Amino acid sequence: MSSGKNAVVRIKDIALKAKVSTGTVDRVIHNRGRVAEDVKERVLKILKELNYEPNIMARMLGSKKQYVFAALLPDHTYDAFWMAPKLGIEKAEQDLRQYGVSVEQYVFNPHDPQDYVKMANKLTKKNPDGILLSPIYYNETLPFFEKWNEAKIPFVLFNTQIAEYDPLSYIGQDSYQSGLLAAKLVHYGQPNPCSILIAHIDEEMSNAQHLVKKEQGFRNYFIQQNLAHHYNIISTELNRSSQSGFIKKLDEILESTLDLKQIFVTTSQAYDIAKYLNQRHVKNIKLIGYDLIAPNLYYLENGDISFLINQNPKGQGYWGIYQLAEHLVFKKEVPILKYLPLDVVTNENLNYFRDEKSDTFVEI
Amino acid sequence: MSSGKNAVVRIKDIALKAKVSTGTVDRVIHNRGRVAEDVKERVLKILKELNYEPNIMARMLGSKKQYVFAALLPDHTYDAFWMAPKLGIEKAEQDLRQYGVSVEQYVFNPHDPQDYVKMANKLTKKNPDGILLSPIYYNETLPFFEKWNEAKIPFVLFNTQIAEYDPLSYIGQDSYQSGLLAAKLVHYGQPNPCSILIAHIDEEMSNAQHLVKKEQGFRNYFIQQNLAHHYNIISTELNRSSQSGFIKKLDEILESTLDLKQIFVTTSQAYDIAKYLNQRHVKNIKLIGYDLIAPNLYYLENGDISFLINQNPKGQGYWGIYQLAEHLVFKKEVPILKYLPLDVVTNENLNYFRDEKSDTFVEI
DNA sequence: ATTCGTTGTGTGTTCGCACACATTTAATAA
DNA sequence: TTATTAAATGTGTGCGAACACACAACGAAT
Repeated sequence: MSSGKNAVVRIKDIALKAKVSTGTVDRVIHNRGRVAEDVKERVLKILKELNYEPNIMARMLGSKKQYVFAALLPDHTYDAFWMAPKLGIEKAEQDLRQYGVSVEQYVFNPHDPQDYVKMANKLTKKNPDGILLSPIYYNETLPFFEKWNEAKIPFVLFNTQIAEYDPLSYIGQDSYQSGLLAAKLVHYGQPNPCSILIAHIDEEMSNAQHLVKKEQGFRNYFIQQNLAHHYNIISTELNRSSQSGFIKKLDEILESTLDLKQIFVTTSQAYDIAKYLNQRHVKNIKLIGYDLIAPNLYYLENGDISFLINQNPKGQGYWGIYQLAEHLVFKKEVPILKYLPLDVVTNENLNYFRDEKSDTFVEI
Repeated sequence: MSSGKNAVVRIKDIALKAKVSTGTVDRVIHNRGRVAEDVKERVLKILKELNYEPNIMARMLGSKKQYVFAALLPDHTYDAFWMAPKLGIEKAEQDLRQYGVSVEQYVFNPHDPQDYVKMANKLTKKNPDGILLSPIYYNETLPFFEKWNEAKIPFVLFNTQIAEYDPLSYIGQDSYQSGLLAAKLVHYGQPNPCSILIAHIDEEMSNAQHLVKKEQGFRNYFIQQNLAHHYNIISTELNRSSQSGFIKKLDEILESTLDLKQIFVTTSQAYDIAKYLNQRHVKNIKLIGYDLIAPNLYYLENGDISFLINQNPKGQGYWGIYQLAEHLVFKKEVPILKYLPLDVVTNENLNYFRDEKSDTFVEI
């Protein structure tokens, strides 16, 4: 089935069959006009009939068009999480170099909306062929979406989703589903009634829709399973800007919740909870968190963190750029929504999700 | 950093600098001989100096070389597991069609070594450019390895590893590690002492090294964690050829092992255990198995199977073919060993591992 | 009737490489 | 020395698509 008639169809073949020249076929394909209506339709029909697909090699070779993409993402020196998307972007750039793609990175201080806007403006001035960004500031982002739409510059979102405007595509995880998954893991490890803490660290819930969804998913799992009455689920927002405040709040929770058995950290700072539990010599509370950053891995290997849910941040960067190329360079259709798999990572399968190892591999 | 001097070097440039014609440079590059020694060295030096990299597009375009790969794999009508590799192979073929790659599939009855040999012979006669196979019969395979080595046909193994001869690469999972992972999941869900059953179904252990390794990994987890004395781990080989025998054996085990809490099925037949437990109205035994085949998914969604470890069979097929292409078509170096990630799949993240969804996605 | 512009169509060149073929140079035999 | 051959090197064409350009046909404006 996949083989069969494998005769590759060329423009020439189309031209022959339609009794026109290759130039005319070319004009039809690229919609350049200057073709009589009846001829155009005839060619179009044959194009479909013969299932013509342009030869990428020839296309790339002929036109020395260069594509400049721009990537707008937080500076990884503020939050190690952002190192991975950066690496993914660079790997994609590497893979696509042959096709004339280059990527300019615009990094901003993730704690400073001003800086975000500044870099977005700088990027916009450069008028790139495509844009990849993690729109962590909702309000600040919308005007840019309008600009880019006007300028017909396709943009891809990753990690943070903004549904209002229509990006070329969104790459990231389904936060709600990820909350469900975390709940399943918690429940599996804790079949008997107990208290569970959901901890949001260093983020304002009002401005972080994905954390809200994670919590919803988490809570709904227990509701769906008719287990809500067995578990006492409490949630809290912690802030590490004051170390003492952070510890004090945790102390209070632990004192007032004697049957606390699990903590679900919705951000990538599970390691700080692990550190705290270690200091307090608490041994019977299990931890689930996000992201394979170094300090988390330390506690995962220790056994202090049971599971980390991997958001595949490198893949987000990689596929973001790749989607742009698929669209602009290869002229393929790209899916509007691309949810990356929710990887459950433990000490035992960690190796396959680390950078070094998983460098070339693909889930198809 | 990635840009800088981006002037792409062409054969022409090399020729100019070396004061020879492009033909001579071409001969040097392809080692076609007929070049004076001193000239050859001069060209070679400049090639390195200017860091020449051939333009893939132009290369592919120029030479209409066709690559025929052969894939030797079990017939999926005998075991649904093999459907996925087949799909992966076909997807890879699709993706590589532009580069002149086609794949011929040779499927054999997995219960019949004779048939295996027959198809391997047939394949060998065709003298393909590259071979992908799952060498499920050790002894029968070795002579072919020798033949292919002599004929200098690169071959890639998947799913089953044979280390003795050197394949171009192996694609699959680390069975030992996968046993460790299963044990971790079991232990997480069963922190208190109990009995655990390891069930090997429809395979002869003597001929299935990977099952042995899975069991080793599983047992070693508990030893490493100093928990061996807490758990009573028993293992059994079950055969479904006799339905009554299958059930009888399970009945016996359940009767004699009252504190049995977990069953780890090392093959893809967890669903048959699930069915059995359902029939017997056993509710307090948890199940972990392998592979996202339809009947397993049914019980996973039911909740009767807690986790499935995904071996990414589609990816195995896809990457197997892709590795061959990387080597032969793109002339890149390929890693000898490629362990695919051990995916922990539950009802909550299942969607991302199903065919439909994960069709285009990659872990890089 | 000539000039012009518009529309429709065909031709020719380019991209970088592979490979067939042509040509030059050097070495050897007659 | 000249003819013969092998070795060394140069030239030319094709791959498929993109795009610039050439050209023909026809009506409208001069």
